[in-house]
Amino acid sequence: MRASDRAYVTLLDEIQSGVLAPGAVIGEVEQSVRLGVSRTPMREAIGRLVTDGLIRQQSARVLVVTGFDVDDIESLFEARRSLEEAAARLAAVRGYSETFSSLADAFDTAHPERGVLAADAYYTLIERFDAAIDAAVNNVYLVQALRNTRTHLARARRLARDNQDRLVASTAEHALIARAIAEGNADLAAHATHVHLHHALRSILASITADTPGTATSPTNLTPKGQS
Amino acid sequence: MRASDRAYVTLLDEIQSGVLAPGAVIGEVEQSVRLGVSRTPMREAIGRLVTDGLIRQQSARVLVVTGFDVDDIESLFEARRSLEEAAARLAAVRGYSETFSSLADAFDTAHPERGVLAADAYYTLIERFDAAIDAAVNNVYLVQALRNTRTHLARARRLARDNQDRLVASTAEHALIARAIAEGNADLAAHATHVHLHHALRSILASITADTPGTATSPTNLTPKGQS
DNA sequence: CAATGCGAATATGTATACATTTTAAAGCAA
DNA sequence: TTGCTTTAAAATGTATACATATTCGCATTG
Repeated sequence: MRASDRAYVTLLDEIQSGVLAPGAVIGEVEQSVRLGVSRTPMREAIGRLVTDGLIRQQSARVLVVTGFDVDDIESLFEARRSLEEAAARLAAVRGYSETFSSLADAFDTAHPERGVLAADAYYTLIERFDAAIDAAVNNVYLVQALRNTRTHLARARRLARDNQDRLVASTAEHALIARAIAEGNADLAAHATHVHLHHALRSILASITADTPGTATSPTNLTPKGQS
Repeated sequence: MRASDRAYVTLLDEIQSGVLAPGAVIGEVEQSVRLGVSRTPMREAIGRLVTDGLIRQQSARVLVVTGFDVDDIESLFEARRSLEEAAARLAAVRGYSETFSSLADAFDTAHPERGVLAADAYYTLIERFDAAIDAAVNNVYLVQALRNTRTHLARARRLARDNQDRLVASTAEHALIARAIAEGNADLAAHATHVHLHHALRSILASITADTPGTATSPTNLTPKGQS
């Protein structure tokens, strides 16, 4: 693995997980020393993160981790709505019935209510689902945009703790979407996606607004509105 | 202007304009010597173009200009459909009536039928329109994706020569979209955008298929289907 | 004659030295 | 005391030397 890739993956994970909080200053030398690579691959890694929108230039000489507030989450879901509805529609008409039928079965028989371990299984399934969508959509431009949203979605997920009830409901929603795609029902696939995103957003926002006033729980790294 | 920016802009323009044809091998040293910059900024420029999807890694050590064929154009318009319809909808509900009302007037009074000079004016108007959409949508994720599609759209436009009739029709279509947004009519804005993209795609494909068999006209740099 | 392996050449990946620009601090003047 | 100018330090931008990996060609062997 190249040094620039290691640096990128490490920083990406640290930003997504909140180890590097919004507003944290990213200095080339500081980070390259810390991660044990030279400035050249570090610059490449930082450049990629800037393109991703996870780091932004605050002034001519200072890079900071991008803020991520409630408004950003709402923007993100606006974008997801557009992209994932289109993706679901396209997947439904591309004829990958077997793949999505099998995925629907997997979602049907998943039991995320059975504790923490099952939550990992849930996210593994989601990954499989996303990969299947990407393959079925077969459109580099759309898939590129979808992947970008997932990069930011990881930050939103971290702010909202996994909720057992929500995981169960989301599993059922995905089963419906997968089934609709398998059956070639583009309208249902798109509308079920819309409904799913509605619930997912509501759940995330509820989780955050329940936390933020308290401050007593674990640190959220949620950027105050309007400074992202 | 930084050397890496100069290199990026130059290569971007050369790829979009077809000077660097699909399949052309991009060597770091070769390009850095040609453009008079060192390898470091050249690597940065190439990295950005890879992210853009205009250059891709063909093997471990050779980068080539990405192909761009009829399938890619259709994929691109699928993505645009999704993104621009969503953008039009959002712009319509954000309340920038004055801006889009003024744009609608500008489209109404534009006269692209008055020769080549007016074609430049047409594209200037389109740029103003795109900028207004970006500002109104006010969603970094969506706008980022939109900008990406425009990067590739430039290649499609080049393959299809400007058609006087099409420019006139497109102007009218944009006037309708802008008016719909100004009036807050999200449905009409979205559907008019859909119709516009349908006509635009048809025009581009017609222009290409009319050219390709002939080969007698100017070189199109159109990648044969399936090798992009 | 073909295939495989070894070696040399070349291109990319990384580190670092050097250049340039920006920012901040200090000193001087109003 | 405040503001402006100058200067110095530190960070980014660029060039280049060095390390590593890949590819192509040639030779040897089956």
